Amino acid sequence: MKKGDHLFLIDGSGFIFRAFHAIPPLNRKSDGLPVNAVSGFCNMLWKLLTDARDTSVGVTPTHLAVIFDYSSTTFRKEIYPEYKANRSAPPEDLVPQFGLIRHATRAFNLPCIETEGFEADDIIATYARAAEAIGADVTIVSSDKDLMQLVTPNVHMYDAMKDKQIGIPDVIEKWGVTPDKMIDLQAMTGDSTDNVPGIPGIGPKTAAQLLEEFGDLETLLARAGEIKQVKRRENIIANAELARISRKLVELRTNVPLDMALDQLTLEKQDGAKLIAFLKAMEFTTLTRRVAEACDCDAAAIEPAAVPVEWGEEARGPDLDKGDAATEQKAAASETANTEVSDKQDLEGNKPSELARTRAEAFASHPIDRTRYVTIRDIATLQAWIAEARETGLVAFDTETTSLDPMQAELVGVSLALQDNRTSPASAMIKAAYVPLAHKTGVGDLLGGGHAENQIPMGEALSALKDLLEDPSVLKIAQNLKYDYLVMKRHGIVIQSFDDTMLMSYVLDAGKGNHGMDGLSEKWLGHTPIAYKDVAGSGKSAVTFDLVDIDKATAYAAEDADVTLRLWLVLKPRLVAEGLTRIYERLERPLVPVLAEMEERGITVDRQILSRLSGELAQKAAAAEDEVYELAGERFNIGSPKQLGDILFGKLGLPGGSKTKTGQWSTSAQVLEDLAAEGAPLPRKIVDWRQLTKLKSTYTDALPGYIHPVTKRVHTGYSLASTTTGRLSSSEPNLQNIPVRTAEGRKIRTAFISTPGHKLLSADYSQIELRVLAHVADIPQLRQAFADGVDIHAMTASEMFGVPVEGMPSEVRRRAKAINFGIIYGISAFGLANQLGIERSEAGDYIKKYFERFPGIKDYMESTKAFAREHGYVETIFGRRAHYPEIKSSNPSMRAFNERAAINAPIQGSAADIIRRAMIKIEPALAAAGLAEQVRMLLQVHDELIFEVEDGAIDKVLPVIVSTMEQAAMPAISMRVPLKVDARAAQNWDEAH
DNA sequence: CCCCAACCGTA
DNA sequence: GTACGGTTGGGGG
Repeated sequence: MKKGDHLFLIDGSGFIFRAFHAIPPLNRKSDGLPVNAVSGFCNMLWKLLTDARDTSVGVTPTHLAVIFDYSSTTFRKEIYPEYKANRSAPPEDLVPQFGLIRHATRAFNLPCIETEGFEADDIIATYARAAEAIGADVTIVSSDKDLMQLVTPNVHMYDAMKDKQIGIPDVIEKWGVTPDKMIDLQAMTGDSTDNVPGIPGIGPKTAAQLLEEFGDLETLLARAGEIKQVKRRENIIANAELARISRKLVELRTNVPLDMALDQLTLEKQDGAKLIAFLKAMEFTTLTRRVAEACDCDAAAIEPAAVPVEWGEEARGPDLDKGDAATEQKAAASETANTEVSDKQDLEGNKPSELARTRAEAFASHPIDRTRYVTIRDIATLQAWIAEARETGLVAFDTETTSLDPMQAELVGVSLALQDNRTSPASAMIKAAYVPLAHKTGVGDLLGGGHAENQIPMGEALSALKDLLEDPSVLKIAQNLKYDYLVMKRHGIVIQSFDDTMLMSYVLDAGKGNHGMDGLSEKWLGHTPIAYKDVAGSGKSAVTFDLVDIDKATAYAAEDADVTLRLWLVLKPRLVAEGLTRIYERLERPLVPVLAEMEERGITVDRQILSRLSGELAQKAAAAEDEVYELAGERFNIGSPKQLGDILFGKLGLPGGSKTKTGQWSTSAQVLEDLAAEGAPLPRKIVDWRQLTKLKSTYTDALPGYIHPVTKRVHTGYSLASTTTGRLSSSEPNLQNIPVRTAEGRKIRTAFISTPGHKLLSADYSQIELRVLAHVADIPQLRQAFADGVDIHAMTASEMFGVPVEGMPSEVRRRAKAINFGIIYGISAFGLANQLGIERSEAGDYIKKYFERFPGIKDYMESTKAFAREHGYVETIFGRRAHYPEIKSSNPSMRAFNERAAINAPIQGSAADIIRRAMIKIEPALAAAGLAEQVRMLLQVHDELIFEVEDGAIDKVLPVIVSTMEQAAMPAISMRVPLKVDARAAQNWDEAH
C-alpha cells in the first residue's frame, strides 16, 4: 500500500444488524430462510466494488477488507466485567445470516477478518491508523458512533444505507464535538446497549457543552469543582472513576495484532462464477443478472453453491450493540441528514462555533452570483437536478406563488439550490435554479395573457418533485417551510425530512429582531437579496408572480433558494454550538406539519349568526351614537380620540386623567371608567359605543371575509417565530383574541361551530402559568395548594392577609389574584396600583408582604434578572431562550421593562413549550388509541386546544386529550406541580369553552 | 399608499 | 406589570 491508495474497511457485524432492521424481512429464500441482511450486504458490496465513484464516497477502493467480531469475550471484559452484560439474544431471523455474510464475503473474493479477543472496531481502528500513517485514505463503511473517534481529514466514514459520507463536520454537527473528543464524550454519556456506565445524568448535549468548556475529560474531572450546576457537579465528582473506566471501554485499540498486512488487502479481481454460484444459492436474481452482465458469464450455466446454514448457538459473533432496534431507530429518526459539506480541501473548524464562522467567511470569498442561476425548462434537466440532490442528500427549496396566503396561493414555480461538490472549496459553492411552471405571457394584454412557452407541464414536474420532496433521505431546506409545506400539500405532496432556517434563527435568536429571509441574509451573509417589489412591483402596479418575466423570476427565485442554503450552512452549526439542536428538533421543527394541518383544516364559522349579530350591533351602536351626540351637544367622529378628547376635556371641561406619549389627553377605557364613576354620563356611553363598534368591525363584519371560497371554512395562519417567549401567534384572522369576557362578546363564539355529526371539544390548561411559577421558583405553599387542588388565589389571600379561605370576601380574593398575575408579569408597584385602583404605596406594601410570605418568588425574580444580565437571555424549563439585549440599558424605565419581560419569559415560555409538546404528542396519542380518524385538532389559543370530534367518539377521545396534555412535560421535565386540564365538548365554541 | 399612534380583543 | 394582532384615524409622502 502506498500514498494515495484508498482502503475500505467494512464493519461487517455493524452492517448486518443495520440492514436486518432497515430492510423488511419479506426478503426470504423460497425455503423460508431469512436473507434480508445478506441481500443488503451483497448489494452494498457490489455497488462499492463496481461504482463507488457514483456513491457519495466518490472514489474507487484500491484495498478492501470486511471485518467481523470474533467473540464477545474481549479485553474489555477484564476492565469491566459488566461490559455488554445486558445484551439480549439476537432475533431468531438474524442468527443464520451471520454465517451467510461471511460466505458472501468470501464469494466476493474479499478478505474476511476477525481476531480473537478484539472487537471488529479495534481491528478497524488498527488498520485505519496504519493506512493513514502510510498516507493512504480510508473509508470505514459504518455509521456506528463508536467508530467516529477515528475520523480525521484522511479517514472518513460512510453510511452505506443512506449513501452518506461522514467527515469531521458531520461528527461535529451530530455530536457537538470533534472526532478526537468522541472518546471523552462517550466516556461521559456511557452507552446503555453496551452497558458502558458513563456519568449518570450526562447526555450527549451536556457532555459536548462540558468538553467545549474544559477541553477534555481529564481536565474536566480535575476542575469539576468549577461546575455551577450543583447536581451535575456532584455527579461528575462522584463518578470520576466510572468515567475513566468508561473511557477505557470506548477507546479503540490501534495496536491489535493483525493476521493480514495492509498489502494483503489489495482488491483482487472478482471470480464471477464463484460469486454467481453464491448469489444463485441465495436466490438474488437481480444481482445475479447484474454480476453476470458485468463479468460476461452465463449465469444459467452455473450451479448454485451449497451454502451451509448455521442456525444454532455456535453461530459466531453477533455484536449486539449494533442490534438494539430501538437505538437504531432512534438514531435514524433523530438524524435527519447531516450536512454533506465535503472537507477534503479545508480542515474546517474544530468547534461548531468556528464552523459557522468558517462558512460565513467562505461565502464572503464566493459571493452570490445571480448570473450563474439557470432556468430549468425541460424535464430531463429537472431530473438531473433531482438526481444530484439525491447524491448530496441536501436541497434548498422554495415555491413561488400568486399569494401570500398558502390556502389561496397558486403554484407558479419552484426553485432549488444544491451544494456543488465538483467545485472547490466545496463548502462555498452553491448552484441554484428556477423551474417556471405557470408563468403567463402578455402582461397588460387585455386577454390576461396566455401560458408562457417552454415550461415543464405542471403535472410532470410535480410528479418528479414529489419523489424528491417525499424522499426521507434527502433533507429539504426552506425558509418558513410551513408555507411551502401547505402549498405542496394542496398539490398532493407531503414534504418529508426538512429543516427551516427561519425556525433555526428563531431558536437561536428569539428576541433579537425578525427572522425573515432578507434580514437573515443581511445579518449572516452580508448580502441584500432582490426585493420582491422590484420584481413584481408594488401597490396598484403590483402583479402576481405568474406575470413576472421568467428571467427576472429566475434571478429572484433562485436567489431565495441559494440564500436559504447558505443560511442553513451557517445556522446549523450554530445550533449545535449553542446546544439548541434539541429545542429546534423537539419543540420547533415537529410543529410545522402539525400547524400546517391545523391551518389547512380551518374551522366552520356560521355566516348567518355573524350577520345577525352585525345587525344587532349596528342598531345598538347607532343608538349609543345618538345618545353620545345628545350628551355632547354636537356631532363628531367618536372614533377619533383627538376629536373625542376635544369634546370631553375641552367643550365639557371634564378633568383629564393621564396623557398619551404624544401629549394628547388619553381617552382610554380606564380614563372613561374613572370619569363615569365621577357621575358624568357621556364617558359611559362612549365606552359602550366603543365595545359595540369594536365587536362589529373586528369580528362580526370581518370574519365572514375570511371564509374560504372553496372549503367554506376560516383558515387562520399561525406564526411560529414571531414572539420572544415561544408562544405562537395567529393572524388573518387572529383567532386567539375572539371575545370571551363579556356576554355581548361571547355571542361571537357561538358562530364558531362544528360540522354535522361532530362537536367542538375545547381543552384548556388550568392556571398553567402559576403552576409553572410554583415549579420554577419552587414555592412550598403554592406546590401544596396545587397538589391539593385548592383555590390558588384564595390560598394566596389567606397566606397574605391572614383571612380564612372559608367565607373570604371576594374583594380580598380579587386583590390576591391581581398580585398573583402581577408576579407573572414581573410586578411593579405602579402596575399593581393601576390594576387595583389603589395607591402606589399600598401596592408596594402588598408586594413586600407577598415576598415575605413567599421568599422563593423574590429569589426567583432576582436570580432571573441576574441571569438575564449575565447572558443577555433567559431560558424556559426546556431550555428555550428568549433574548433581552436591552436588559442593561442605561435608561431606567427601559431597563425595568426588560427586567419584567425577562421575569415573565421563562413562565410564559415554559407554558408555551408545554402546550407545544402536547400538540406534537396529540396525534400519535390518538393514533395509538385508534382514534386519529375521529378527531381533528383545529385551533390553539395559548393554553387551550380546540378539536373537532365525531359525536360517537367524544367519550373515548376526551380522556386521551386530557391526559396527553397533562403529561406533556414528561419525560423531559418532571414537574413539581401537577398540570390540570379541563375539557368539554359542545356544538359551538362558546358552550365548549 | 404607507406608517404610526391609540385603542382594545385574547391568554 | 407580560405576550400578541386588528381596526381606526390621521399625518406624511
